[in-house]
Amino acid sequence: MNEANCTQLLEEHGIKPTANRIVVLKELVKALRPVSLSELEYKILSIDKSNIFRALTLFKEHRLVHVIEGGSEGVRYELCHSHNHDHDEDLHPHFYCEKCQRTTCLDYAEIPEVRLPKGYEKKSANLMIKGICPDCQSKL
Amino acid sequence: MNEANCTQLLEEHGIKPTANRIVVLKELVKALRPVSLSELEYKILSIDKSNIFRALTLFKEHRLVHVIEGGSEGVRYELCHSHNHDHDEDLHPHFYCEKCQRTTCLDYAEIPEVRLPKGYEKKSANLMIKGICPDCQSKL
DNA sequence: GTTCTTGCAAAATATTTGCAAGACG
DNA sequence: CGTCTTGCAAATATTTTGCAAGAAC
Repeated sequence: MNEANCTQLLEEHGIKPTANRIVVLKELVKALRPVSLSELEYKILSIDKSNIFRALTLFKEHRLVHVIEGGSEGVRYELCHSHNHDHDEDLHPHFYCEKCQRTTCLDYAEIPEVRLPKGYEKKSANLMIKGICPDCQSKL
Repeated sequence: MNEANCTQLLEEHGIKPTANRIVVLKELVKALRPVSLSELEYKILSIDKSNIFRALTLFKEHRLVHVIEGGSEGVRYELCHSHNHDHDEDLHPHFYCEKCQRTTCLDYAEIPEVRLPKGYEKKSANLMIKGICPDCQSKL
């Protein structure tokens, strides 16, 4: 995704496209899997972590990214693919490899519905499957 | 669960039942939902947090507790109900209320299977559903 | 005595905020 | 000018380790 696309994407989500935000967004696009704040810090040396954090917080508020939890290293951020601003429609399971610690999107699948007792209102869901990925499996 | 039961439970899992560990285990039993380290710190004033942490780490290694992620406040610990020491059989979804921040066990349900691509080996899974719980719903 | 356990302190890690300077309009 | 954004520093929060003293065996 080029700069113009990033700018457009930010604007579509009601975010003013500043230089920093475009850089952060580009990294999110480039990473094809959820990335943590510290990974972004490491990748983006030109921007202070507080501003990466602030960009991510803003993106989250504007539903441009969603937060993936579990695995390790705290929360990870991943681009939303749907444009529904009310709740994420593109929630998919993730796989966390306990050996190489990579988080992979299982985006061919959906998070199955769980019947909730009366009165519970679901807003989002996080499904993290843990185990060993094929790469690490073959190295055993 | 009384002290004798706790002692027995620890021994069944190959953990030497020290006074501190029994106290920590009792709190885990008493809490009917996953608790975080800081909640335990707050409840157990008599034991230093480093030792609560060490007890939990030990419990985890011996498959007496499992770790629930997502929601907030980092990881939470919950008693394993199964006695299978190889992997948790009793993984169930949890519900995190975004308003009151409580984590509830949806233990009537199972985490549905997701078909994994060839080569992936599942060890465990974490399903956290987020939204508003009935209590908070009624207060809106 | 040797090993395990504990409490305290502090290191390591992660997340979040305050604030003044600068950019933008 | 007034508002938004940024970088730096630092406050918070969280998790984890080092170590010496004491308990357990």
